Amino acid sequence: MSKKNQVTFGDIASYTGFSKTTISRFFNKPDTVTKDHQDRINEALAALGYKKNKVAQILAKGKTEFVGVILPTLSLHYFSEMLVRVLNTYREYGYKFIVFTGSNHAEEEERYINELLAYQIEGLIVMNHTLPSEKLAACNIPVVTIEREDQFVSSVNCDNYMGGVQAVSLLAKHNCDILIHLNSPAYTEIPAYRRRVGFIDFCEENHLPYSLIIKDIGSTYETMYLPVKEAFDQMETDYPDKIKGVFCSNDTTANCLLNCIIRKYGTLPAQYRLVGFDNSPIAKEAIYTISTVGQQIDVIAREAVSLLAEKISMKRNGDPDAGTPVHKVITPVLYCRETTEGVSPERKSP
Amino acid sequence: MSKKNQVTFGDIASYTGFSKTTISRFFNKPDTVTKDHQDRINEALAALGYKKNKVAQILAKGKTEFVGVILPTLSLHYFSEMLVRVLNTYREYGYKFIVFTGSNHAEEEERYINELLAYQIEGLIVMNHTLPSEKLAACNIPVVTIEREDQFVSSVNCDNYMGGVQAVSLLAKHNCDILIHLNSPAYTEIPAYRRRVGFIDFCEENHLPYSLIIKDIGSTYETMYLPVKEAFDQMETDYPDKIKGVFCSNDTTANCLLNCIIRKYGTLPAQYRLVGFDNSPIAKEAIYTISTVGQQIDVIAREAVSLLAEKISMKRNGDPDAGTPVHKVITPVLYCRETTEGVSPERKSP
DNA sequence: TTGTACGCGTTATCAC
DNA sequence: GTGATAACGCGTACAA
Repeated sequence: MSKKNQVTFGDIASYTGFSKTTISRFFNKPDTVTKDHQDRINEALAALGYKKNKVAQILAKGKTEFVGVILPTLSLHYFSEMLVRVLNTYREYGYKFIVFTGSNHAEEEERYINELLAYQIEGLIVMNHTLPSEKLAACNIPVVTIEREDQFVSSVNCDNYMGGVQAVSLLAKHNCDILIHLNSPAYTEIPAYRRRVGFIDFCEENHLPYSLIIKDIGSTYETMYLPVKEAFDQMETDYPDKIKGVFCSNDTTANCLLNCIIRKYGTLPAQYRLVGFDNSPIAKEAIYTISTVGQQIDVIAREAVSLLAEKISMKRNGDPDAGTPVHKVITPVLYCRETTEGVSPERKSP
Repeated sequence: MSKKNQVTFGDIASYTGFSKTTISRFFNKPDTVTKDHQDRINEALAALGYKKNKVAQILAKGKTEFVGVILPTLSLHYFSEMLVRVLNTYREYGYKFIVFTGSNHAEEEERYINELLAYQIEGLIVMNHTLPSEKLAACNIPVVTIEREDQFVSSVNCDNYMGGVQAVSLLAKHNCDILIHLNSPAYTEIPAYRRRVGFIDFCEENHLPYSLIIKDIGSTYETMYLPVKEAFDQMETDYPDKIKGVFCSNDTTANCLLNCIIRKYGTLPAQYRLVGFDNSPIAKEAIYTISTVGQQIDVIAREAVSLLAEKISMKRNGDPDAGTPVHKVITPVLYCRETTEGVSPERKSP
């Protein structure tokens, strides 16, 4: 046994009388070792209590099966759900994921990435939008981004445009007098911006009256309550007696607006129909269940890892296309719930 | 440059004319290298584009700075929040975390652990209760569990008993006629069971009328809606015209009950006061903000990593107490919100 | 089928 | 200060 009280191939070799090579082959190409000898080695393993050392294996083979994951936060359900789905591809691909969260400065994110690269990660999944994709591409390993600017790297994104269309067409189907989109001002290059474009295009093409309420809402319920309340008051003033179909930028916002309505009316009046985005838990747990557009998080995660695995394999085989960005788009799914029923769904279960 | 197009100490050595040893010392004990030579090496680093290889360092030093984390799920806010907090200790302790989620069978969890051990992890944080702590202790590396059975390993837990007392005393302060605890049947050995004991003890000691509603509620909003609705109907029948103070086992349950109430009354009537547990986002996003007992997740996570770091250091120094379990308990914090105000907080902002 | 010899990139132990 | 040399534990020609 070596100094660090680790059992090594050497120990098994001297115990069994074989060479280290044979022990190595026993693990990697068992067929090339006699059944008899396999038994003897197996016995030695148990006797010595061998535990394999992947680190040494990595160094020798140059394959770590490490993949880095960088996320902005896990407090939003969307990201934590995405992370679980990514982690759970372990069974299929065997990648071990080293996760970093919460970098807000480009400088810090670069430190993370360098740290990850030092661990010889074979690929990187990025959900932050702190670093431009050009910098990411410069890492010289396969990178897949999810729902962010992706010009120079591969990516998987939700079809946000289609999501916007799905949301507003659900509202339109329920005979709204006015269609309203409530959102924060956003950079046009982030994928979520396309939701708004889908909303507008649909309204224009179908000659439906619509209105945009663009306010700085923030991303947490607390920060958004007042601005959403203001937006609500504005709707009440601007469109009294009209049936208002509101497409909110996400479910948290939709829930916030719903709460404003209930606090005023005690129920969901027929002049309001709401659609959110994300199919987050709050959409089901709200006082009235919220119709929403759900990104297929499981599909997105699987596609991201699958795409990454492909790129990793291409790179290992020296494929010249390994560096060529591939962009996948996943269509979202519409969930019709109580907030678009157009009747006060009193005393019903969700 | 080596085959795998990695720049190594050897490359820097031949570029600068020094030996590999000097390059190594340049990184680890810079003082022992002349300023002049440091500059020359720095220049070489830039010229060659050197990137450090932690895997080789691990093999040579025997220190990975890897820590394994095993969680049941990330879909519940409690776990995802705990994971972020753990991950974010990176800045302080430098541990890289390899995360596994979703093992339900002891067999699968053992496979995960063996995989982690093969990566030479220095410690393990476990939040699953799939494996008994006796098995975990047998891993022969420092283990810290959070909020689970912990007889044979170190742990950090919430003071659940105190949490139960805090919750019910808040209700008691608001002159309830009957105190009700709503919960699922639970194993007595899981830490959360103590919440119930705290509730009962407080009621008994203060001679307050109380009642337990123990139903199989499940852990998701969907599964719990019907049983909670039944519990609500039961309260309406059993205690009409009485002021009911309900301590729910968690915020999701409290929100579910709150929704049942609002759907019936359109507001929160004065005969109901609710307290949840966990201070999860839903407690702030519900139609009326829910009073709750918050586990100090940030503190728990920090203490867990700190405890683990201590045990790791003790083990490395051959301290005989390295294997002795240490149990830390973190007191929860009470959040008083609208559901215990006892008046219908109509049109107020949260 | 098995063994020898060397490489993976870094660190530790000595000498000088 | 610096440099040879031998670890660390495993993989892999190549030879036997």
